[in-house]
Amino acid sequence: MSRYEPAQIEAKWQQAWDERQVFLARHDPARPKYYVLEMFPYPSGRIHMGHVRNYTMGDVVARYKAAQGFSVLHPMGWDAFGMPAENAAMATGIHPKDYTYGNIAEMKAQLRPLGLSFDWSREFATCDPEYYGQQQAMFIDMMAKGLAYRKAAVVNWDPVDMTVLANEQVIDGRGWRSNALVERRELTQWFFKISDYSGELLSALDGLTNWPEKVRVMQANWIGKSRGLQFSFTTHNAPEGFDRLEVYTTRPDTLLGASFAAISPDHPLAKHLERHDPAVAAFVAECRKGGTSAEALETAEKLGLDTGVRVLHPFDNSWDLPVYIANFVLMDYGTGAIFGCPAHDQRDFEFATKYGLGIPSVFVTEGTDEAPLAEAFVPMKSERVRYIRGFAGPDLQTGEEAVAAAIAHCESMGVGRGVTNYRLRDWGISRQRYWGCPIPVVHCDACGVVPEKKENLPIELPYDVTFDIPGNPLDRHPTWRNCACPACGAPARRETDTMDTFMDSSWYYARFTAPHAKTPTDAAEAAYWMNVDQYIGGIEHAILHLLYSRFFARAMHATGHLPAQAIEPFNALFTQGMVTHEIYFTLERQGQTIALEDHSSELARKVYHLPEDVEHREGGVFLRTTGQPVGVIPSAKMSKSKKNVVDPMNIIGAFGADTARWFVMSDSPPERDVEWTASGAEATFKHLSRVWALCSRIGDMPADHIGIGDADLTRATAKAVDEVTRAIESFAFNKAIAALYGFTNTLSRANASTAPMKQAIRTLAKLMSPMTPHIAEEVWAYQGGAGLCTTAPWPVADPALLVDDTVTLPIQINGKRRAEISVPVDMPAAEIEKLALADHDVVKFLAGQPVRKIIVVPGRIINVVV
RNA sequence: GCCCGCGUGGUGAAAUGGUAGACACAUGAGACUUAAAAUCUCCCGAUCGCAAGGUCGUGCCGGUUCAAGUCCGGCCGCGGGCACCA
Repeated sequence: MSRYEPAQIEAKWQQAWDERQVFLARHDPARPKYYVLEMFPYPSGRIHMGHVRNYTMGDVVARYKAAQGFSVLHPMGWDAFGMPAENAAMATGIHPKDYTYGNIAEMKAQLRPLGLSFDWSREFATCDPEYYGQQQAMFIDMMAKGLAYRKAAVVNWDPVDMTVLANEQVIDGRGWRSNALVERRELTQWFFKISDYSGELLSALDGLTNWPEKVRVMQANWIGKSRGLQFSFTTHNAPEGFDRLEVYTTRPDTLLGASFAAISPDHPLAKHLERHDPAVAAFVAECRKGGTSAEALETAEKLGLDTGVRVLHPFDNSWDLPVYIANFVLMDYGTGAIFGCPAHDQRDFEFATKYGLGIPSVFVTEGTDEAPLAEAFVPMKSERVRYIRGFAGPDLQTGEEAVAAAIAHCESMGVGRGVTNYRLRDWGISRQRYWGCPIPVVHCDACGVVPEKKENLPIELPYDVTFDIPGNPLDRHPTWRNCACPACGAPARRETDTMDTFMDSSWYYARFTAPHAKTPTDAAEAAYWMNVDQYIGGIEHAILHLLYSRFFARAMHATGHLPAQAIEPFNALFTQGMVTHEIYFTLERQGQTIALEDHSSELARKVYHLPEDVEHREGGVFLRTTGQPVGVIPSAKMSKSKKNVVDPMNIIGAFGADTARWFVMSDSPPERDVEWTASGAEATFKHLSRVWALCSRIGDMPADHIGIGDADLTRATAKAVDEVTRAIESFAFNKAIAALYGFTNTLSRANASTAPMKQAIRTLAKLMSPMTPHIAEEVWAYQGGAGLCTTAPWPVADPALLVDDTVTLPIQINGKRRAEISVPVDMPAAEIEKLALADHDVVKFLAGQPVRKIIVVPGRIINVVV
């Protein structure tokens, strides 16, 4: 062993692992299984530091669990459908398929040198017909169960690209790519009935105790359960067939503050009026302009139109309210109609103010006649109390109590019933896109919408398509649409919409258990491998991907593709932080460089610089070329435009994979962001070099070494095993690494004999191996370890060695540390007490004061109270 | 607006209610060297002191406790999620 040369040893050991197929997942009923999965990547073509961190975390867990004796499944694949491939086709003319598979090959070539313990034999891409064909089969099964259905819905329509956009793809009311003003358009689309599972998806969150609380809260908010009253108004002056108006409210306790009723522009009554009244038609059209995105809604002014219809207050037939069409009422929540209570609702207040409607209050602050806006649940006095006596008296403390009482009261009066509503809407999956999984249905003039026969699957995407004009290439393909009706055999047309790519990632974890099965899953394999024991990925998937997957696992169970055990597919979830980097910039104004202090001057513009173009020296950061000072933005997300991206391939080239892996796991807790620094990377490399040097110098200790001897070395080793094991178990990789630093320092100072030293270094190698598997193998082999370090069992610490013979106890006087004593670990408390009070420093501090109390916590601390 | 989470040295961070700052980065000092690099050693919260040592210190104010970074209440600041959801 000479110098630490990662390039050589890393390639060597990767080859050794491959040849022995040590990462092949084996279905072995005799052993417990462990399924660790990192969220699979979109094949952009380049890996980034986020991938390195994500996959290293999974790799640490996988290697650790394998060493613990588990049969480990650690697969990798590609989330390969999606818009970037089509955008690339439009921009460069490369076919999405060639683009995607080319990127996969490139990314795989970049992942390989990291030495990750993936079972590549299970690899697949979601754009493989073998994969999406099974997805089509499940779609057909879901149709049969009523879990997939068609309905008309209002969507964001990009008139330039001629496709539906997701809300996230609408920015300031414009398409994110085309920049065209997005329209609200009603289209018939495919939906999954995720709303059937709202209650269960919510309540089952309680069982996900190994998920981050944050994610569970976000999902709970997204599902959005509310309890309220649904009742119908009797209408007056309404068109035929509309003699009742059904509304939903979560605040039935404020019914007496009613001032108006309002319906959505998409409400059946609005649609009816639209056909007969040009003013209504114009107003409704106005409302439909502008997208359904959050931004569009936020800036939208409250608009309303009086329909002339009136409704009677349910508590008082002599009291009637106007009915408005209002742009802020959503058709797909509740009943699409509300009662307006301006005194107790901000929106209703704005609306009532704008249209000059009354603002009657239910609650009046004691001692005044004023009713503060939205100040509910205060003791009330009002002549209208007669209506609500019995359900909102002063004894009600909380809003929930008042609502529950109000519902009960209304029900007893025969006014409506208590209803639980969810915010979660059905999942619209139709996309007018080429690069996605074709929806396997056929439109027949005679039979209507008919599912494709399963023996005809996969319905493959045609290769001969063009991207020179906007819209869906499948729509204008000359022949692909043409087919025979699966029901009657007559000429028919294929559906040209493809599925939302979130569907591809909603079941891939299940497919990994039997990636080449002729059905979506294999019952025996799924029974053995499911669930995923540890899932690792970014917080950005906290809602959509994870919620869709939870729904889809249930749908797969309902259609016989997953066992009941797997309806919550991820036993434990870990959301890792980002890898960040400083941003370096100078300032320019009108092309001229200006001083950093002038940042407030008008038209000052930041010019960003690459990390390699700046140098850190005393006094700050400076540009290498001109020496001028550079501004620094600390710890920012890596982004090409800010020029603060670090390419993992450059790091691996300069320092090796082990350095990259060790660095991204060290310092910061895994759930937090970690800042990449050049000095940190170098320091990591130096540390690994020290381990290397330590290893090669055994038996060659300097004579004057004053470090620990054999017995202490054994204890130190046991403690390192204990610390590292517990840290990895609790996902505290930064602490595992801190313990390994400490152990390495101890070893480098040890003055032990050769055999125990070699044993200790082999243990060090094994403890390091989940993080830095290559150098671990090399050290292991050099120190005479049997077989591969990777397949060696995880060491177990002898509990007896974890306890020292003597222990140093701090002595506090009135809570302040004043002295310490060293005592045998098993000394009785009474004796410790005696020793402590006799201690020279204690005597000095007490200065004769009487001791009122003394607390001895064995092995911990002594506190003397005077 | 509603719902979460977080505030500890120059920096990243440790700390079952029990010695705050482990481990590391940066800075500084020193050794080796003709020199530099590499390597090694030491210091490294603030403050008073020659020193021994003292005092203060985990965003702020209060509380519980023999003992609080940790638990409770109230503020302040930062970050994240959701949002015409009736």
